[in-house]
Amino acid sequence: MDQSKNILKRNGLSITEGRKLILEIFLQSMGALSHADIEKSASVSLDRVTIYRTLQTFVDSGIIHQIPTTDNTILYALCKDSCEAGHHHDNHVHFICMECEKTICMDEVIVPKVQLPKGFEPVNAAMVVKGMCSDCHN
Amino acid sequence: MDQSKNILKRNGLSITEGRKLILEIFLQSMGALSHADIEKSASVSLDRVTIYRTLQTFVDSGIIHQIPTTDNTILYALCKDSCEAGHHHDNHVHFICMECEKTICMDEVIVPKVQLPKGFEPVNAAMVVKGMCSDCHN
DNA sequence: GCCGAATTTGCAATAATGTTGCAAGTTTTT
DNA sequence: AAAAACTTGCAACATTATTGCAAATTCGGC
Ligand SMILES: [Mn+2]
Ligand SMILES: [Mn+2]
Ligand SMILES: [Zn+2]
Ligand SMILES: [Zn+2]
Repeated sequence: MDQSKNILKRNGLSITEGRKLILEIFLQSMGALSHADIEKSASVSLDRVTIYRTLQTFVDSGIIHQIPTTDNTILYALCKDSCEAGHHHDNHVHFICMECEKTICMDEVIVPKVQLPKGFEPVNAAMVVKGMCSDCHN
Repeated sequence: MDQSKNILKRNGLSITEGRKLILEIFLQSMGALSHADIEKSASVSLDRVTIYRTLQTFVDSGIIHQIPTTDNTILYALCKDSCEAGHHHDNHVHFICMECEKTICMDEVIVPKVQLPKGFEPVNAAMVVKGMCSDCHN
C-alpha cells in the first residue's frame, strides 16, 4: 500500500494529491529539502502557497522537522519514528556537504548534551556540521 | 580612540560612517542581531542595501559570525578574538531564549566534537540550544 | 590639506520569498 | 448521496534580497 498515504492517515490528515506528492518527494530524496527544492522537483505543478501550507502542516504533525541554516532558507527532512504533533524528538546531527551541497540527517549521531551556565534551561538543541560528505570525500 | 574605528582598521576596511554605526550597534548590544534588528536600531537611517553589504563584508573579514536559525533569518554576532578573513574560529554554543527571544553567544561553552560515520570529514560545527535564559528563568 | 584613484553608498529597478482572504474544489463524515 | 469539514489555487499584497550605476566618500601620495 501507499506509504505516503499511510503516513498521512497515521497522523490524522486528509489524504490529498498534493500532500501525497510532497511526501513522496521526501521519501525518495535522501537529503533535506527546501521549499524551493520541492517546488522544482514536483512533477505536477503545485501552487507555492500549497507547498508553504503543506510543509507547515507536516511540521506541526511531526512528519517532518526543520533544519536551521545560515542562508535565509529552512530545510526540511522526514522525522524518523517517535515524533508527534506538537512534540518533536529529533535530536540527531545534520551534516551539510560543502561540495555537493546536500544536507543529510545523521540519525545515529545524537546531539550531545552540553553544560550550560547557571540559570539556563535547555529545551532542545540542534547541531549542524559542515564539511565533506562520504560521497564527495574521494 | 574609537573602538569601532580600530576594528575596521585592524581588518583593513575603509572607515565609513555606516560601518562604524553598525559596528557600534553590535558593540552595544549583548545578543545577536538580524538585518531587521539593525535596520530598526540605527539612529541615522541606513539604506537596506548598505546593511546587507556591510554585514557580508564583516562576515568575510571575520568581524562577525552567522548563527543559523529555523525562521528564514540569519543572526549575526561579533566574533571574539582570533577570527580572520576567510577563516572563522567561532566554535561556541548559541542560546536562543524562547521567552525573550534573545540570542546569546555562550563564549565559554564549546561545541563538542561528535563521532561522524566513516568518510565524513567535518570542517566546522554549529550548535544552537533553545530554552529559557537566566533572565527569564525566574 | 589637496587631488586622483579606489572604494563605498544610496537609489531605482527587479527578483525572490512569504502571507492572507476567499471562492471553488476535494475529502471526510453522516 | 448529501452535508460538513477541510484543502486548494488564485489574486492581491507584503516583505526580503539582489544588481547596476551614478554620486559621494575615503584613501594614499604628494
Ligand atoms: Mn534530520
Ligand atoms: Mn556567537
Ligand atoms: Zn557531498
Ligand atoms: Zn530570555
